[in-house]
Amino acid sequence: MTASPATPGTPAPDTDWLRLDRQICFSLHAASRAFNGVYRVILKDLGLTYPQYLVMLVLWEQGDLPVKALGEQLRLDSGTLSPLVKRLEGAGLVRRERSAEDERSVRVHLTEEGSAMRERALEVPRRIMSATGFDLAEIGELRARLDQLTTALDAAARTEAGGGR
Amino acid sequence: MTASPATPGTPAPDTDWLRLDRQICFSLHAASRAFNGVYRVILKDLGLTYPQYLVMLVLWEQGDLPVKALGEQLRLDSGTLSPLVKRLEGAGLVRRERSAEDERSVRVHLTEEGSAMRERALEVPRRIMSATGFDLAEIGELRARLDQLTTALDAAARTEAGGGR
DNA sequence: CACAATTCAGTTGCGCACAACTAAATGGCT
DNA sequence: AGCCATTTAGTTGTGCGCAACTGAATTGTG
Repeated sequence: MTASPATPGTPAPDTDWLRLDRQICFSLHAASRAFNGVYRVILKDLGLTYPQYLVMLVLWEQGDLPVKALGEQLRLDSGTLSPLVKRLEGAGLVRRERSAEDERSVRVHLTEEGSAMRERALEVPRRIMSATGFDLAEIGELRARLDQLTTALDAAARTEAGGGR
Repeated sequence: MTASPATPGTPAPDTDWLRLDRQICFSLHAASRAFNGVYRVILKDLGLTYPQYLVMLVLWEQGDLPVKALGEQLRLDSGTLSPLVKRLEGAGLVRRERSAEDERSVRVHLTEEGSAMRERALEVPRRIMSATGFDLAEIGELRARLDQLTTALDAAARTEAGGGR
């Protein structure tokens, strides 16, 4: 074996660090994909993917928005959003309209069909919730942790990238 | 506005459920991508992507493995692993060899270069750890939560999919 | 006013994830 | 032995995520 725990006397901390890293990053990776999988199954009835559902949630909640605002809320750039919104438009759920005041901006509007889908989506959260096996408090706690993590990681990515080397 | 908290008297539970769903699924989604982003920055020196790093971690830890075993540990199927391992082979980090006993199986071996990279990877976990701002206990706690979630979600996805079959 | 910098959406290219499929090898069964 | 179901990798097609880029509109500055 290439990576057995080194010599018996020493605890081989290096190997342990790598093992720990494998565990934590794999856990988050796996959880994210598991979540995605459950949404995939539940959203199949609606014909939506998970990221498409996220966009629809924002639109249902806040009404028409420019692509820019969607991107800020979901932390997605135009490279991801542009084709995604186009697919939603192809499905007849949204309309895109160049803003009159600012010709650079494109507002995404819900169509009749898109608004109507909200009714059918109302059962999704409950099904997800029950799939997690967590109660409201546990979910809230986990969410707070994850947001805390995201904030720290975003900041770290910037300093690492900039010159924190 | 389309989705303000409804009338003061009634708490509009439907809207709240959708908002809650947006919050939790977005949090996990964002955390996963933030993690990915930090790894991307840190792994750039090694020329690895995050999933490629996961494969290398498993190989460093356990030595040569068939693609099947890699897939089980990382919960990835051949559709993802085959091209990924091919890219690792293209980078000179691994070799693929058909097993003699079972011609269906392909074992993934570390090359000299692939084994040597482990030394350079040793600093990665510490940099990640400091990027999270969490201590060991917090990370362990979060990991346990995420694993619990993954287990529940995987089970739910199966029952939801088959309708209980 | 003219011109440079910025903003916004979109496109291209690459890699990952997953479903659905193919092809070859293996093992079980009669 | 012959046949069939299963196992194992690999391929194809679709969608997401992100970096890098383009192009057009707007804003800032001299």
